[in-house]
Amino acid sequence: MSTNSRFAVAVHVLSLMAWSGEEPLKSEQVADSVNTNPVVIRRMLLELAEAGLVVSQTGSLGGSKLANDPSQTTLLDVYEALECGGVFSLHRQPPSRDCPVGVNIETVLGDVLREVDTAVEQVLEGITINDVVQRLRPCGDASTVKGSKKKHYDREVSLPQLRAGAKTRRAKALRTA
Amino acid sequence: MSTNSRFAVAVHVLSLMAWSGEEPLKSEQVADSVNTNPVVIRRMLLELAEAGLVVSQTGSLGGSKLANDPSQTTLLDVYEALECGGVFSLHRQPPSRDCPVGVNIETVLGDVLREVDTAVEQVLEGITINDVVQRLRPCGDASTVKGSKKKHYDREVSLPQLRAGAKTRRAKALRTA
DNA sequence: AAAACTGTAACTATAATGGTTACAAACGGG
DNA sequence: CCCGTTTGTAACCATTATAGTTACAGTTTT
Repeated sequence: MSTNSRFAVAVHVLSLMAWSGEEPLKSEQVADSVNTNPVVIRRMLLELAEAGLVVSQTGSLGGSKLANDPSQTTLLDVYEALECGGVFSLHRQPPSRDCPVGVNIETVLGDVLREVDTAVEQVLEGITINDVVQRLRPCGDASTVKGSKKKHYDREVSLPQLRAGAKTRRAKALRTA
Repeated sequence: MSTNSRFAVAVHVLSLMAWSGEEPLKSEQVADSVNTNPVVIRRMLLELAEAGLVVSQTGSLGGSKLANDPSQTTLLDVYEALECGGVFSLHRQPPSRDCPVGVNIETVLGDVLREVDTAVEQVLEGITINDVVQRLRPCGDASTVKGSKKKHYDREVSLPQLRAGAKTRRAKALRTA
């Protein structure tokens, strides 16, 4: 089906930011971790910012970080931010109106697709970014990371007025902004 | 995401055959109902035949019909026949091995994606082709169909040795073949 | 002013899907 | 046995989603 890795990348990006805490990450740092191009990351960050999940900052000390507490952001929020529009789609071209099946199949299928989407959303709603990060830890802690050369992810940086995304649909416990 | 209407079309096709009963349908008839090209239908029928859901017949009285009782074929069977390979995908390019998040995110995401897929499959497994056809009926019965001009869908046709698909993964109650 | 970022446009590349034409092979009926 | 019909299948082209790349204007810190 949808060879859709956008969801996976988005969760990766947000998990990375949760890991790094208040430290704003540059698109190039994120791109290095995801193994892609910084512009691809910036495009995705734009979507996540519109949904109110991250805040970004231009300028020489700029970067992006989570807008909310990672324990308050669910994978459903991420899914909705990407506007995937459901697991399956109906016919592109409407079926024949002259066929007893064709004339009603879209209605019936619509019900089925909604059932599927609801099931997916219920699973995603039960998992937070914090959950993902927790499941990450057992394999290597922030303080004992190979290759990270003592980058102080939790270093204090007072980055003035990070701008939150416009929409902020679900105003969930904004702790930072 | 995947603007994937293949699943919708496949369910449409199988519902049409369930509606028509033992009458084999030509790819052109099916294409008319779906509002697409006969070759597109034949390509999909090939996939459905490989999964053992339909049987086809070449030659002048040829066509395709259901291989099994429609009350025994679930939408999960259809989903698997199309080999969609899951709702979401992992990263195309593997993430950085030098990043504490990147090195483990695929494992964690794999678990999440499996949870999602399982939820989808449980919904699909609970719905049969017969259920879809039943939900279709309230809006017009086979005997009172406009434009069908008394086509006897349930007419007796002794079509010799329709060939079933090769794989037939789930050998569910073959009533016809 | 200079350097370092993001935001964003403009291309190109790749892959999945769908539409179309064409034709060989299979099959039933005269 | 030949003829017409239909599937099986290959070979194209079109469209769309995703992704990768380059380039540059705007913003912010030093």
